[in-house]
Order: sequence, then structure tokens, then C-alpha cells
Amino acid sequence: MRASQFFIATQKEAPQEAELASHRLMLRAGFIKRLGAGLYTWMPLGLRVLRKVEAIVREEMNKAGALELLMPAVQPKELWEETGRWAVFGPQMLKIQDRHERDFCFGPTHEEVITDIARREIKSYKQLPLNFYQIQTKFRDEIRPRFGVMRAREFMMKDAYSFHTSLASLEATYAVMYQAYSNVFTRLGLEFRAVRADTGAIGGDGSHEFHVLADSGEDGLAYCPNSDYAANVELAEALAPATPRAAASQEMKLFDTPKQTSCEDVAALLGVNLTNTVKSIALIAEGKFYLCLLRGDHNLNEIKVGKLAGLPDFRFATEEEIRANLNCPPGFIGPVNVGANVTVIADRTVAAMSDFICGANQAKFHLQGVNFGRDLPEPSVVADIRNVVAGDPSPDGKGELALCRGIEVGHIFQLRTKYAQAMNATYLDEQGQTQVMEMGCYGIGVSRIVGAAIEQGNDERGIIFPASLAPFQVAIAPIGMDKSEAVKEAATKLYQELLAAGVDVLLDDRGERPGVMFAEMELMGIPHRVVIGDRGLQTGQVEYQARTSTEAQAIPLNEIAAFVQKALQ
RNA sequence: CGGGGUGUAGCGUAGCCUGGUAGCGCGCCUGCUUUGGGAGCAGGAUGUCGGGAGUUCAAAUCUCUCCACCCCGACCA
Repeated sequence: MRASQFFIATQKEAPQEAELASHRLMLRAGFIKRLGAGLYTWMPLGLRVLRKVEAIVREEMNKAGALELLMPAVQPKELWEETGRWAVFGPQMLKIQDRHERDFCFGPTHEEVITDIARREIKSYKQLPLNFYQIQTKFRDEIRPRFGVMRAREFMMKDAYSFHTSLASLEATYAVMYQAYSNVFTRLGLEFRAVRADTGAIGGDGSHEFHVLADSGEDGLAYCPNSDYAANVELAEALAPATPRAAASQEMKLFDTPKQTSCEDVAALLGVNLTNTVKSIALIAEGKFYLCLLRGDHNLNEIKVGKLAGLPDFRFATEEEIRANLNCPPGFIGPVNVGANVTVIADRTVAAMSDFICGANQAKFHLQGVNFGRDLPEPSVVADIRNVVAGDPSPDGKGELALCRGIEVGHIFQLRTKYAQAMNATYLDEQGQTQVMEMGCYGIGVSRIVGAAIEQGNDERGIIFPASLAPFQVAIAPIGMDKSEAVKEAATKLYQELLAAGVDVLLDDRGERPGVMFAEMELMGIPHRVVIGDRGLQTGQVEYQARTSTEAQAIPLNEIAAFVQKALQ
């Protein structure tokens, strides 16, 4: 591509709307333009990057035996009512009507549509297994779109769906897709980790997420440095403490806390560690009042709570409900002396605590030296209801957990028969019996990968792309091209040679000053740069510089084409 | 949805408190000069000051209202 024929729209100043490095750089480099909240135009330069991601994803999907198709983005309500998700998916789904006032949605995902295809087209076990995929625009009406293409409302996704006669067959394809995903992210040059995950709104059984590691990631991940255990913090199990509860050594005692309404404040007042305190979180589920007990420094895990019996639809109690059930304002509530109307759920860690500090159920007072069995009954439920923290024992028993953050770029699920059952997707087995299909689904956030890759690769000069993702692999910067016949000839010749060799090369023939060319090439993350000027040509040399390097090296003109091609390998 | 903030030329912003008819930098256009790290000089174009209503002789500025966008939160009482 000749720069004079292309559209380059870089900016020196980043628009104020962007916070995250990747978002700022994508705007500055002119990859994307914002149309509205979570809505972006992919400009020619940015689209080249998006297409490179797509191409790698497509290749690996094809290699894994998946078949590409393309489903409609707009889907009729009736299909979603069959699975009950028209209501369940809620406000995240963009619902629209046609001229006959019939209801549709702009597809946030495609389980319903593909299952409809499967039930119509798949009749016999002989046709299975099958794995379909598409790369397509999705729309999810996010509560708060942010970080540019990272959490956009309209975005590009690769979604695959597999159909099987047995769990074993599903598991085999799941394993193949797991490997295909690993291949994709490896080829993209990203530092990533596969973690066990919750299945969320999609539903089903086994599930892994693929995360690009980045401090700015929205997901917390727990992993064991000594083993292959890794899980989303939403899911990672917090084991019960290894040591049993110590015997009570203090008397229970009321003490004044006139202004201290949080564990932090109370611990500070007493000059004790936060780990000696217990906080009480009030929940309501199915009309019942629950008190969840957590150690002061731990955080409630809502997903874990939602999996307890009777609590799938829990919500946090209002201040009025807290007063009504405990006769005490928020800030001083606790599990001691509560009525039969209150069900106490203790986290495993709390259940093993003794001589702890908690609210007294009396305004402006807390209790210390509290012990289960003596001062209050043993908790009615003991469960894992907290997020793991760094240093917790790894659930596989192979060391301690560490935490990091990630950007979710892929998610694979064993859906089992959830959708096939609801939509009656069946086939005839060898005995002529009707059977429900087993199903898997596999997503990759194609547009999010572009943001995630930039988040992982950037410096003060701009984007640092791996060669597999860069909009151009090589840039040629001729200095004084319109003045010097020698420069023009050398630059054009190199450009032609690289083009002929199939290299994605940009020739900056705009006649810009060197500083402009260098700054723009670095901003857009082009990994290799060749500078051709009269100064070097006098001794038959040109300059090569990698994006990751700060020094240029001199290369003889007659070797540069081969040199660049070697650097690309 | 709750809280906070911001809307002035393509981008970044000053002016607003204290009302008097809009300025700067980058970018853009023309010409000349320049050409190894986002050039210099000269000339030029571009604004319904987010929309609407009100107060006033007069509104970017004050009041009301609507809209858009950004940030934080939407569990830890």
C-alpha cells in the first residue's frame, strides 16, 4: 500500500473521552471513530487489524473442523420465548419491532437460532457431531459501555456451536476447541491464560474462559504458580481453613463504637487486625431474611451465594428491612441474639474463627470476644461465600493462590442439553429412538482482542503490535523522495520486491518530513521500519529499525529485502 | 438506575464567577522556504458556544428544562 493512496488519520492529542491506554491509542492512531456510546466505526487502518484477527480465528476454526455459516443478526421473539430467555436476558437485549409491530431482537448471541437450524436439519446420529461457527456483529446493550472497543455495545464476535450424540463426543470437541483457542491466542502473540469459569447467562456445565493478562482487565483471576490450576475469582473455591477453630479465650464484651460503622473503623479503634472482625451482610431471598458472615477483610461472592439453596434470586436487604428484622440500624448489625426469623450463613473462614469482633445489634455498639457455641448458636449454614484472596490455599492442594487481572477474550461452554431440550432438538439413534442432542458453544471477542492486544503492547511512542496483528508488517520511510531520484528508485524497488514476496508493506510516498513519518509509523505499531535516504545511499546502505528497538542498524541496500523477510519469520 | 462531571471550529482548550456580540494551540486551505524525529514565514477558511424556553436593551456567560457524552458506583451496612 502506498500511503498517498491510503487514509491515515492520526492525531497528536488524544480525545479526552479515553482513559485506557489501548482506547487512547486506537483513537490517536485513527483506528476507530466513535459514533455513540459503545458504537464505533472501524476506519481502514483499524479494520486491517480486525481482519487479521478474524483471519487467524477463521483459520484455526477451520483447522479444528468447524464449519463457517452466517446467521441473521435480527432474530424473532418467538425463538427466544421457547428457551425463556426473552425475559431472562433482560435489558441487555436490544428489542425492536418491525412495521407489523412484531417483536425482534438484535442478536446478543445465537444459541436459539443455531438450535433451530439443528432441529430442522439434523435428523440422524449419522450426521453428528457437527460444529458450526460464524464471525458476526453482536449487540449487547451494556449497562455502561467503556474502554472503546473493549466493552462496546456493538462488537465483532466469533461464535461456534457444536452438536453431539453423547457427552463423550461433546467433551472431545470441547478439548479440540480448547486447543484451537490456545492456538489462536498464541498465534496472535498474546500472553494469555485459560481459567475455569462460571457459566453465567449462557448456562450449561463445564466452562473455561481465555483471558489476555493485563492490569487494566475487568476480571480477577486466581491461579496457582505451582500447578495448572486457574479460575475466575467468581468461581475459585475458598477452602475451609486447615486448622480447626481455637478454643474461646476471651469473655464476650460490649464496647462503644459511636461512629464506627465498618469493620475497618472498628478494627482501627481497637488497634487490632481486620482479620479479627466479622462483617454481617443482610440479604433477602424468597421473603426470608439472611445474615451472611464474612471476615472483615473478605468480600462476598454473589455468584457463590446465588448457588445456595433458597438463594438463587437473592437481593440485598434495604435499611428498613434490616431495622425490621434486627431492630438495629445498619453499621452495627451482627449474628448475636438474633430471632428465629434470621438465618445465619457463615463463610467457612468465619466458622473457624474464635474471639471475634462483630456488630452488637445495638446502635453505636459492637461486641468483642464472641464465640460460636457459647455466645451464639453454631451457624445454620456454613458455605464458601467469599472471593479468594492471594495466599489462600490452592483448591488442588499444590500451593497458594496468586491473583492477577485479565481481559476475557474467549469463553467455551459445555451447554449439554439445556437448549436442545427447551427447543426439542432431537435426532434418531442407532435403535431408532428419539434422543436430545448434546451441545457446546464457543465464543471469541474478535474486536475486543484488538483492544486487549494494544493494552498488552504499547509504550510512550504508541502501539507495539506483534507482526501477526499489525496493520502493515513493514513500513518504508524514504527521506526526500521527491528530491532524490536515488531515494525514489531504491524505495520503489524495495516496495515492489516486498510486495512480490507477499509482505504487507506500506510505502510512505507522501513526501512528509521524517519526523512525521517516524511518529506515525510508531504510533500505529508497525513492527519493522526501513529508512532510505541519500545520506546512507552514498555508501550503499539503508537503515532498519524494529518497533521494539531504539537503535537503527545499517544494512546494505542489496541485502535489505532479504533481511526484512528474515525478520518477519 | 444512583452520584459526580463535561458539552465553545475536525481535535485539545480559554472565556462563564462579575452579561456587552468568541479567542488560542494543533489540524485544514493557498503561496514561498524547508526536509534525518510531529517544520518556518505570510495569507486564509471553518462556530446554530449541545437543543429548547425564560430573564434582560443585550446571554457562551444568569434561570428552567430536555439531550448527549465521560467518570465512579450499583455487595461489604
